[in-house]
Amino acid sequence: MSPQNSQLKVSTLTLVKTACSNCNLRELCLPFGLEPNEMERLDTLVSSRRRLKRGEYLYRVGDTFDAIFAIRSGFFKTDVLIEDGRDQVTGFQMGGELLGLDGISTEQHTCNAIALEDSDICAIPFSQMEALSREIHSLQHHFHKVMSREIVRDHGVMMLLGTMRAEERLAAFLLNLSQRFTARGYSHAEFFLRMTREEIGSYLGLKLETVSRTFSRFQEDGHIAVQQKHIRILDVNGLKALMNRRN
Amino acid sequence: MSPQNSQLKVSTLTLVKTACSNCNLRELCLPFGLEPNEMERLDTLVSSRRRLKRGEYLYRVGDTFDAIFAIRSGFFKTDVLIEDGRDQVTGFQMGGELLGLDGISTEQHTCNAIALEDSDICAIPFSQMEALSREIHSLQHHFHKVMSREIVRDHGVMMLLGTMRAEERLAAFLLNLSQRFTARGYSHAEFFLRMTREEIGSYLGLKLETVSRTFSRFQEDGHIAVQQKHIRILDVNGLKALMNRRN
DNA sequence: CGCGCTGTTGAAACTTGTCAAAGTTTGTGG
DNA sequence: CCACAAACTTTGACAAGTTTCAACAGCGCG
Repeated sequence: MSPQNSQLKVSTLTLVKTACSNCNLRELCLPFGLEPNEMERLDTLVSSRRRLKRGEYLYRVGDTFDAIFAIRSGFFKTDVLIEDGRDQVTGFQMGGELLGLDGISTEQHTCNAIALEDSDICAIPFSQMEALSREIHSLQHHFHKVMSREIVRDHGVMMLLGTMRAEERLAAFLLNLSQRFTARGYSHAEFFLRMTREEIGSYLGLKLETVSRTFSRFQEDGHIAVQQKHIRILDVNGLKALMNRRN
Repeated sequence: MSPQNSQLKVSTLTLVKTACSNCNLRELCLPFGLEPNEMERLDTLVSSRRRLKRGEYLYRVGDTFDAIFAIRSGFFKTDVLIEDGRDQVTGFQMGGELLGLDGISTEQHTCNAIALEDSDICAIPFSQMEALSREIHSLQHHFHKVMSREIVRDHGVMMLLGTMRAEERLAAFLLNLSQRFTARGYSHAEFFLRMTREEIGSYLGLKLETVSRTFSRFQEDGHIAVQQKHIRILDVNGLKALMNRRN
């Protein structure tokens, strides 16, 4: 049923013929200007699709790495743990983004990836991807860019965690989400959070109470309207201003 | 004198015949088990060497990216800035480590890399590296591992910034340095810091005064002996214990 | 329909930051 | 090679921001 890869056991694995060439997220996850025959080869590479329910793990710390995953639809978080029980959410990922790059280094995953809503992913066997990227230069280069972008993103999070106060962190977080929803054709001003206050807090290096209080303050100040997980951004510029407020 | 690469102008560029095959750091920066002829091709790839004085920039935010850099000797920091003047040190790099991976994404560097002591680096033209890695599988895979390792390292920093208190951060920092010095054949218990308290603080998300105070506390508690930049670790286990102290 | 998970809010405690002053080291120019 | 200035470090007292603890409200799932 499920071969070498342990996490596949826990979930329904559906082998469906998927085609990158048809995927409406291809601008987000593929290089531009592929030749038709290159696209065809890529389609055969991305051969397996999988559906996860909310709360399911895509992979866990320690799982053998053999594929990277492209999110077709849905929403994920990744987190790392230390022995004493503390954990840190390292990112939230949505459609068109890749998961699993952390595993290349040691051939074991170093973080957990958990679906925050029912999600569809494409598994891309890594050694095949390396092989194909030796032949399709634009694929190779694109992949390098994707990894590099992840490094740059991480630097942004370090900046956030290292230098910003609670208000700034949360404002940055909302603006980032808004911008990513926009890029996917959703409203930039209105969306549902897929994660809890605790998960937001973990990502931002804050306690859940601080997140909650800061949301309330933003609401009082007319920057946003919050109703549980439903967020409406009323004053983008106000949020942006909060971020650059020196000190 | 200095071709396309703008930053080369500011520094003495010495084109020396360098050979990865002779480099005593090759276990740190190259894949294992290269064939002699592969090693030879790699040697021609890494054709330019450069020497930087303390305080010099290897590259700056906005510089065009066209090469990654391997540190032959010396010590660097990388940092990112935001408009209002705040900055965040994103890492300290030493011999055998790579710099510049952040630039692949947009073909512009997104952080500054600054020598903290006189240093020697090898420049590796990136497009040539991509070309060669299409032919030498182990080089390709090694490069992917290096990028992935950087992502994993960044997650560690996020954990540090997001969940640890001052003592834990500094303990983690010292232990990390110690371990990296050890890997390079230096003493694990005694070393000189190449960076100021302010730079340590920026990396750890603390103010310089907090760093200084925490060093003093570690000294009072007999964990280390500090004299300005000279550090002696007296009680490794004590430091390790500090890190896992719940709460 | 109720129990549990999630979110909100308050008050007090704690950690870290800020401001200030003085000591120490390093580097430069005479 | 010395002297002086600049940069870096240490330490104290106080302020600010965030966490902790606690109580309660609301929503959603079984």
